[in-house]
Formats: sequence, structure tokens, C-alpha cells
Amino acid sequence: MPPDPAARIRRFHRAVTREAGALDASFLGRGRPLGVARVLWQIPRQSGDLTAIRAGLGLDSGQFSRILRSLEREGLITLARHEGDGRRRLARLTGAGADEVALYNRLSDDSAKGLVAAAPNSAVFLAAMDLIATVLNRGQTEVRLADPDDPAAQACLQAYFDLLVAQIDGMRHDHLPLPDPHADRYRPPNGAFLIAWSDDLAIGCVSLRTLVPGLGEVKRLWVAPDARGQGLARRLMLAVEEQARKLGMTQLKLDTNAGLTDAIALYQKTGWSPTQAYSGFPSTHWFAKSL
Amino acid sequence: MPPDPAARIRRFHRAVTREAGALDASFLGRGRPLGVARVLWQIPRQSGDLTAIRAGLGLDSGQFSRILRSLEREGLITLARHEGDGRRRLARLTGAGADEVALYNRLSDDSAKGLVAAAPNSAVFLAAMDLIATVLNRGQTEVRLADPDDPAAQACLQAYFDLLVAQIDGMRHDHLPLPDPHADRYRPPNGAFLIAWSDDLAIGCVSLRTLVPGLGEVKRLWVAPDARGQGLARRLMLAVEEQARKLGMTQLKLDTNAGLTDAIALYQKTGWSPTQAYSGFPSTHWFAKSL
DNA sequence: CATGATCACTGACCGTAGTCAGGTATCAAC
DNA sequence: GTTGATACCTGACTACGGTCAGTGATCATG
Repeated sequence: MPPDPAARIRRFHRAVTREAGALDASFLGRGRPLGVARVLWQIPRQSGDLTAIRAGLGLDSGQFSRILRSLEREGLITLARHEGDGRRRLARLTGAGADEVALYNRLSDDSAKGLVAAAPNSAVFLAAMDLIATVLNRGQTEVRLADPDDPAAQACLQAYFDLLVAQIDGMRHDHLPLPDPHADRYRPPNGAFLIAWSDDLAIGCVSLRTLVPGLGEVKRLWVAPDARGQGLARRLMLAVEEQARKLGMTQLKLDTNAGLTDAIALYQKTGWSPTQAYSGFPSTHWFAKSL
Repeated sequence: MPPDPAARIRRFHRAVTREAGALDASFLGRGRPLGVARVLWQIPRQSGDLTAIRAGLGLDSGQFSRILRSLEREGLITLARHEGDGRRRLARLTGAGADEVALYNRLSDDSAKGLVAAAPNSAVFLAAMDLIATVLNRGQTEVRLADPDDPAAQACLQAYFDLLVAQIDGMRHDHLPLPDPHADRYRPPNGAFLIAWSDDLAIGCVSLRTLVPGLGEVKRLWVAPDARGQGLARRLMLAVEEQARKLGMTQLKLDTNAGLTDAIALYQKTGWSPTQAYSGFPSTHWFAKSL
């Protein structure tokens, strides 16, 4: 119904930059320049790692240094030597600093609450925001090792199981308990759990466990619907193969179900060969790959 | 599945400000400060009306004046006296200016194309952007008179008819032809067509026609699903009543269908009284109101 | 024709963001 | 120990956005 895509995106862009400006202005409301506020706000998120904060905000080293000194002068942070690397320093919030961060968090939360309340359907609205953020974050997706008991890992598995139920005929949810009582199988040195991150949201996962020494099994490959079509499944598979090599495995197996057609196509394209059955329902296809 | 709403909105905000920054940077790529580029870009959109451009961008009068002179020095615009108001001036693009604007448009279109291509499902992605823009633009919605043959009006009616088909049992789309062969009935002095604008997207409409001199009929009240819950239908009804008064009408009628429960509730709350039937299917309810 | 409001322009000023060229201390590698 | 890279700091500089007070021209109003 509406006009051409470029016009719609421009409208979105106008709406969103105005909103961003309003939020920035509320950050400025604490009497501190925006750059300084952003650094302060990032310190707890990156647990004080100066390099990570600077890289995340894309700041010049000189400017960053000045911002830190300004925060120090305000008594909001203290800078301590990094243990283990004398070149680096670690930022730590003082009590007053923590209070300020909490205040900024409240400002941002309030604006978030107002937004959600204004939407006709908050679940749909938040899902739309997730989708857009995921698309905009494409190319910034990072695959990292995670603990299988991490809440983000649990969320991935939950989504994965939901997908199985939806796509596999005869599948019932209670076939796969959560949290996984066998989490330890997916921790080094037995196995691994990998999560694909889009900023701080988990949008994909894959896991690896040992069947017998030297032989691993890849399980639970999942990619969020919003993130499909970016080659993320392939990246996760490459990453899990690398983990397998690091754990000294020389061969991998996996099982899957005919309902997961995209996954099967991917395995066939990336060096996996059909192999004989080694597991039961819901599996209908089995693959193996030598490392 | 994902974490708390505030965190999701913050992630959205981060993703979107980074994207906006990237687009701004590409605007800067033409060797012109962003503020200057934005003004140049807005001139054709507002057909050179300096006051409208300045208000739209929220610029200080002094700063704006300097930006205009910089564009003049570059040979991209000429400033002419406003006919009718000697205090005001009118900006007009030169040939070189029009070329620059076209180039900026291409830059923005390219970035839009890239975005749409990156989404797993472009229709869903664009709909998500429309929803978010509509929610963010809440409070900036404007109701204005429109010509019933305007493409935006046609788009509204199309959406309205689609809604009727979806909500009314037995309704078929071909009952209501488009474009409307009787558009003239909805133009002054016979009637009126009102559109609610969210930026440059039409998100609601209502129309008015004359039944007999002094007696009007309100028809085709529509609000986009994204924009529900903001009291927009009420605003449209108030606006159309005002138009009716301006056209010298003293009484209004309308018909509606039991499937449109929200509309019926609104009429009952805003001074409309049930009246006897004056039209057939798909109507099931009839209301009247004296002005 | 006086009044007050509006529109546009000018000059002076400020804070912030951002760049650049050094400089110092530390680390890892040979 | 030497070398080169890394992490952080400093000082000098610029551009840009934004504010403010004051000016002159024009308009609508009574």
C-alpha cells in the first residue's frame, strides 16, 4: 500500500533520528556533554575495559583520555593499573559514579517504557525493533564461546526447541528438557557451546559434544528467523568445526530431520557426507565430516 | 524469548544511531557540513519555503541564514523575494543545486536498497519500519484536507476497503470500485476528504459528502492498524465535523457495520445517536448528529 | 500612521567533537 | 639488550553546531 521503499526508509530514518536526538538530549540533561555521558554509561557494560569502551564508541585516543580525566575530576570513576599488563588501565565506578549510571539507566528505561506504552501492540512493536536492529547489525555479528548454562544459551535452546516443534511432524516439546541436565557435556574439554551475538542479543547458536574420544557430534544449530540469509549458519558451523579441532577431534557427526531443509542443504554444500543412522527420532538424516 | 523491553529498545537505539551516523557520514562525503547538506536536501521537499525548512530542521535563525549564504556562495541556490510578503525570501535550486540534491537522493536510495536487500523478508522489514516510525511520530500527526484523487487518498481507500473485506461477513472487494468514479462528491463545496499524516505517510482518512443541502454524510473512516490507540479516529471525526460546519451543514448521518465494533463505540461516545436506516448492505447500524 | 509582530540578516561568542603530531611507559619477541 | 608494537597521555589546532543581542525591512492592526 505505501509508497516506494526508499521513501519509507527515509521516513523511518527521520523518525528515528529525531527520537535519538530526544534521548541524547535527556542524557545531556544531567549537565554533562553527551560524549562524557556515553563513556560513563559504557563503563559497567564493558566492566571497565578501556580499550573495549574506546573501540565500541569509536573514539579518538586523545579525546577518550580527556573524557576519562573529566570523569575522574567529577569523582565518578577511579583509574587503576591493569594487573598483568602495566600499559593498560582499568576504570572503576565510584559510589557517586554508580549512582549516576543508575540515573542514566532510569532515564533510558523511562523513555523505553513510554515508547512501549505508545505502541498499539507492544510485543509486535518490540519484535519489529529486534528485526530492524538485527538487520542493521548485520556484519557486526560475533560468534563467541559461551557456557551452556548461560541465560542467553538457554534462550537460544528454547527458541531452537520451539522451532523443532513447529517444523517437525510428531515432535512434542517435552522431548527436550530445559535447562539441559547434561550441560557439562557441552563444556570444554568435553564439548563446546557457541553463540552468535548481534550486539547483546543472541541470534544463533550451535553446540558440540564428544561421542567417543576423537569423534564429536554437532547439535542444536539454530539461527533466529530475523537473521536468516546472512550466512550465519555457515559461520556457526565453521566456528564449531574449529572448536572441534582445538579439542583434538578428527571426525564429526550430526543428525537432523527432513523438516529442516535449509540445514540439510547447508551440510551437503559444506563437505558433510551422508552416513549411517546412529540415533533415533526425530532424526531422519545423518551426516559425517572428517577434519 | 529475548530479555527485558528496555534492553531491547536500547539495542535498537544503538543499532539505529550507528546506521544514522553512517548515513550522515555519507552525506558528509560530498565535502559539505551535515547541516548545510540537510538544508539543501530539504529545499525541494518544502518547495523553497524558508520558514518551513527552518522549522522542520529546528535550526536557529542565525545559523540558518549562514547556511543559506554558504549554499548561495557554492552556486547551488538562488534567493528570490517572496511574492506577497516582502519580508520573506524563497530558495530556488540552480541547475548545479538540483544535481547535488539528485546525488544526495541517490546516496540515500542506495543505502535504502542495501538495507532492504539485507533483510530476510523485505515486506516484513518495511512494515516493521513503518510501524516504528508511526509510533515514534505519534503526537506529530497532522490532519489536512486532501483531494480525493490524490494517490495518498486512493491508498487510504484501498486499505479501508481491504479492512472491510476482512472484517465484514459476506463483503466482497468488487462492491467498491477504485478509483472512485464519484470523487467530485468529496470535493468542496460538495464534501471533503481528510487525511491524517504521519510525516509523509497517510495513516488515516475520513470523507464527507452532501446528501441534501444542509445534511451531510460521513463515510470511510479509516485508521492504519499501526496507529490505533492514539485517538486518531476521534481527531478525524472532530475534523470532519468542523469541515461540515464550514460547508454550512447542520446535520450529519453515517452508516456502519456491526463488524466495525471500535467505530460504533466511538460514535456512541461522541454524540452520535442511532437513527433509522437510510442505506443497505453492508450497513447494519445508522447514526445521526446535529451540529 | 503609529504600534507591535514577524522575517531575515549580522557579528560576536562558546562548547563540543574530532584530528594530529608528538611523548612516555610497558610488553612481547628475538 | 634491542626492536617494534601497544596503551595511554598531552598540547595545539580546527570545524561545526548552537546561542545571543541587535539591526533593518516588512507586514497586519487599529
